[in-house]
Amino acid sequence: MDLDPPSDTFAMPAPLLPRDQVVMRLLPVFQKHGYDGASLAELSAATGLGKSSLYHYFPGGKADMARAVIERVEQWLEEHAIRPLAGPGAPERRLERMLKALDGFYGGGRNACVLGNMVIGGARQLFQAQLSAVFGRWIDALAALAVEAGVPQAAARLRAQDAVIRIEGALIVAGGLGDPAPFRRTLRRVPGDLLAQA
Amino acid sequence: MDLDPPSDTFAMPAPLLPRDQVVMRLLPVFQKHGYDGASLAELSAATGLGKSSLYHYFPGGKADMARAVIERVEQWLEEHAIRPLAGPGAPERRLERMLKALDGFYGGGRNACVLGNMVIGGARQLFQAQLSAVFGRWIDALAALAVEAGVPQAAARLRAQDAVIRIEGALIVAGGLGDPAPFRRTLRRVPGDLLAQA
DNA sequence: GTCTATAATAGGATAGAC
DNA sequence: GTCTATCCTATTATAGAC
Repeated sequence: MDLDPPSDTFAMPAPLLPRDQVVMRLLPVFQKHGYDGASLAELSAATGLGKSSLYHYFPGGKADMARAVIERVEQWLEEHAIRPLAGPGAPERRLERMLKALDGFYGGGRNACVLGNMVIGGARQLFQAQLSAVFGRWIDALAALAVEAGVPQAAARLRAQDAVIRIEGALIVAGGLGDPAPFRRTLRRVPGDLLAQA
Repeated sequence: MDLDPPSDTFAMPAPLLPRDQVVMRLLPVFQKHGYDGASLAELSAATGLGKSSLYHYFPGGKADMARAVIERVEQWLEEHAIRPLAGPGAPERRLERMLKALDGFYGGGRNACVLGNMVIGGARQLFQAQLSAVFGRWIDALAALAVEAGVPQAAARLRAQDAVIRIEGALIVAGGLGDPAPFRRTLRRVPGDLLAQA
C-alpha cells in the first residue's frame, strides 16, 4: 500500500506556465485595452490558455486578472524603480537607472501606462485603494531621493509628485499625438527638475 | 389642395433636445467610463432618450457618439481655452482665464479627461487623427502665447507641450490617488513655468 | 423624432470530461 | 491544469408602429 504517488502530483499536474508568466502575458492586454476593453477572448489568446484555465489561475475572473497585473506592475516598480532609488551610488545615477527602466517598460513612449488605464471606467472603483498605494509609494521614493540630494522636504514632495505627473501625462500626450517624442523628452528633464538645488 | 403643412413639419417633429444638448449629456458618460466602458444603456439613461432615438442622432452608433463628444470638447477648448489665449489683455490674464475654465471643466480635478480616456482601448484607432489634431492645436495656442510673452520659439513649444502633459498627468494622478489636490496645484504653477523669461 | 420590441452577437462565467 | 461545450446576461444594433 501507499504506492500511489503523492496525491498532489496526481491531481495537479504541473502547469504549462507558472502563474507569474501568465500574469506577464495578461499585462500587455490591459495595457493596450484598459480594463473594460480587455476581453476574456483576448486575454485567453494572449496567454495561450483557454478561458477555463484562466479561471483556474484567477477564480475571481477578469477583476482578479487585473488585480494580479497591477500587483505585478507594483512589484516591477518596486524592483526596477524604487529599489534602485534607495541603492548605492550618486542620486543622479540611481535616478538614471529608474528612468532607463521606465523607458524600456513603456516602449520609449509607444505603450500606455497600465496604472493610468485603471483609473477610468469600471476599474476605478475596483482598484482605487491599490492604485493610490502604488502611486503614493512611487512618489515617496522619489521624494526621499530628492531629500537625500539636498532638496528640502516640502519641496521634494512636490517635485516628486510633479515627476510622476509628468511621466503619466507624457504617456497620454504621446499616445494622443501618436508620437513618442514627448515621453522621451520628459524623461530626460526629470533629473534636473527633481534634484536641482533650488 | 396643398393644404397639408410642409412635409418636414409633419414628418419630422421638433426634437425634445437639440443635438448639442444631447452631446453634452453624453459627455460625462464617456468622461467617467471611457469609450469601451460606456454602454448604450447608460448613454440612453443619461440623455433620457431611448436607444433608437440615439441612433437617429448618431447613425454610426457609439463611435458616432464618441466622435461627437470629442468634437464638442474640441469646440469647448477652442472657445474657453484657445480663444481667450488669443484675445486682448496681458498674456498672464488670458492664461488665467483658460486655467479657470479648465478647473471648472474638470471639476477641480475630480473628473477625468475625455480626450485622455480616448487614447486607450478601442477608441485609440478610431479617433487617433482627431485626438492628435486637438492636442496639437491646444499646444500650438499655448506656444503662441508664450512667444508673445517673450519666450523664444523653440522653448515656447517645449513649454507648451509640457503644460498639456502636466494637466493630463495631473488628472491621472489625482484620479489614482483619489485626491484632486495635485491637479489644482498643477494648474497654479502653469503660468510661471510657461511664461517666465528664461 | 421617439418609442417598444426584438434581433444578433459578444461578453463573462461555469460544468464536467480528461 | 487544461480543454470543449454551454449558459446567461448585457451589449450593440435594427425593425416598425406612432
